[in-house]
Formats: sequence, structure tokens, C-alpha cells
Amino acid sequence: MKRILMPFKKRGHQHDKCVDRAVSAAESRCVQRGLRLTKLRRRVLELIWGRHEPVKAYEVLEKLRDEHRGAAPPTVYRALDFLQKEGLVHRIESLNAFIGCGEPTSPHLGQFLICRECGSVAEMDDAEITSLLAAKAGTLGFQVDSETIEVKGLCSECGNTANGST
Amino acid sequence: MKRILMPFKKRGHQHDKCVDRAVSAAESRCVQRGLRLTKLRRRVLELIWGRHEPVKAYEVLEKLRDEHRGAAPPTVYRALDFLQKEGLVHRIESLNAFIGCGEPTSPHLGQFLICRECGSVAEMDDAEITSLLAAKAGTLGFQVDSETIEVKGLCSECGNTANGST
DNA sequence: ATCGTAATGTTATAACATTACATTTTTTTA
DNA sequence: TAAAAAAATGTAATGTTATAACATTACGAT
Repeated sequence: MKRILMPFKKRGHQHDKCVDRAVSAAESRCVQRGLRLTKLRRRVLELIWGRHEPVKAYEVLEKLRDEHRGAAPPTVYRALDFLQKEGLVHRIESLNAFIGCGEPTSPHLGQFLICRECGSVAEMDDAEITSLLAAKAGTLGFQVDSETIEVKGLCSECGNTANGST
Repeated sequence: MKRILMPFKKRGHQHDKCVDRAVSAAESRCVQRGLRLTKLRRRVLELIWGRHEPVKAYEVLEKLRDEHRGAAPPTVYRALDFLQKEGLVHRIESLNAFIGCGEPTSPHLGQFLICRECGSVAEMDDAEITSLLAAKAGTLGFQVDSETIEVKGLCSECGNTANGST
């Protein structure tokens, strides 16, 4: 069974709503679990959701500084740690960057598809991949705790645009 | 079909030979392809192979400095770039570190199993995993160029040691 | 010999992330 | 509700990882 948690950005979609939905989901999740989605954490979450691309910690910091004097690296990294721990954002290791989680109802790992042309990222949470990987590791006696799967290539939008024409 | 490129380190194995084998393989591969495995590059390769664990660039730099005055970050990173490009070492993204490739006969991606206890790393090159991942990505119209798969957990050595006893 | 290219040297800085400790805010509980 | 405890944030400094930019050296080809 495969769930597509976050598809590639559709052209011209209303991104405001997309962010609102994510923040609302985060809010209700925090309320449920007795966690505090403080102003700062909420704002960092919004900034991460600002694009359908991985966002760097220092980009968040820069934007935060426009509206929040005294923002410093720890400000951002603490918020990101919180958001990660609660499964609201994911870190993309191969890019040193962060992206909003498409399904923040329960913490999970994901498999990420990163387009080399447009930089957008899709998130899958595919049980078959996870279990195949665990099985293969198991034949070596290795017991899997967590996985990092990040794939680079061409998304459908960019692949369909005939690139031989220009 | 699964190939185990580099199994977990066996207790008490003769690591000198292990390194020699890797360097010899690298040498012949470079000769075949008309590439120059310079003294510097060879030395960096040896230092990376110094352990069955990921080695950091700045650790390599530090050791290099003992014997090579004037070694600087670019010295190491250039050598590592060369070695990576030729498939002689891999970069472990989730650790910002490098590890010798277990099968440097042809460049390839691998799947890495990283033990959280002993820090050792095994490399697999499993076609089933790769093709399943490509197939799943394909259903989203995504065309895979390269994959980063890094799994953390417990290796057989560390898993078998009854940890409840101490 | 000289020329072109690859490799390395050298200096500086960019980019990413954490430590350590002080202060403030919020929650708990006596 | 006041005091204590815990959580969050402020602040400064530093640690870690990686690259830019430009100079020089080594080496092979003509």
C-alpha cells in the first residue's frame, strides 16, 4: 500500500490554503497531545511551508529576523527540532534543508522524491519499500530503526516538458 | 539479486590487508581509465579506509597535516570529490562523512546500514530495492536518477550481545 | 622549449549547527 | 495566590562542514 503524502506542486495552486491546512493540522495535533505550538514554532512552520521545496534553516532565520528582532540560529534550530520530533517537518539530509510534512497526523519517516529541475519534493510513505528494505537488512542480521530515503531525478512536470526543443 | 559489498567488520580481522586490497583495486581501476591516483588521493583513500566506519573530512585533514604541511580543507575535499566521482568512496549524507566503497570496480550507488552502537557500516547494492523504489516513484511520474538510502539500526554483532545483562 | 591542462597550494569566507548560560514565561503545586 | 519547577526563549560565542577565488606547480604533448 502506498500513500502519496505530498504530491508535486500543481501549477497555479493556491498555496496559502496549502499552508493554512498544514498549520491547522499541526495545531490540532499539538492540542491533542498537550504540546505547545508557540508563536515562534508556528511561524517557523509557516516559513518552512512557504515553498514546496526544501527550505534551509538560515533562510528561515533571515525571514524570521524581519519580524522578530533577536532571532538567532538556536531560535530556528530549536523550533525545527520540535517540529521534527512531532513529525510536522522532515529534514532532507542530502540537502541540509527542511520541508513540511504532508501528513502530520502521526510521526513517520518518508521517502522523498526531489526534482533536479524545479527543486520541488514529493513525499511518499510506502510500506512496501520500508518492509523490503527491512527484510534485506534482516538477512545481514541488521535490525532497522529508521531509514533515510531520498531520491533525485525529474518530476512529471519537468520530465514532460520536452527539453530537447529549446 | 543482492550483493553484499561490504559486510560488517569481523572481530579481529586484519584490517591492513583490507585497506591494501582497496587501494590496489583503486590503483588498477585508475590505470585502466587513464586517471591519476596521485600520492595525495591515494593517501586520502587510505585514511578513509582507516576504519570500517564513516570518516569525517576534517579527521582526514587532521591526519594528513601530520605528514603533509599545508594541507587545507580544499586539499581533502578535492581528493574526496575525485574518489567519489570514480566510485572509490561514498558519502554518507546523514552523517556528513565518507566511507570506502566495498566494490570499486564500477561506480554505483549503494544502500548503507549504519549501526547505532558500534558505528560500523555495511554496504548493500540491492537491485530489488532500487527497482522497487524506481517503480513506486514512476507511478508518480518521477524518473529516478540517483538514490540515497541510509538505514540506522543495530548490526548483528551489537544486536546479539545481550544488552540487558550489563 | 613552450604550451596547455590537471593538480595542488594558499587564503579567506560561506554555510550549517551547537554549546553554554542568562532571562523570561508558563505550569504546577503547596 | 505565592513559591517552586519546568519549559521556552534570548544572547554570545564557537564549533563544524564546505566552497570560492586566485596563485603556483607538475606533467604530458607537440
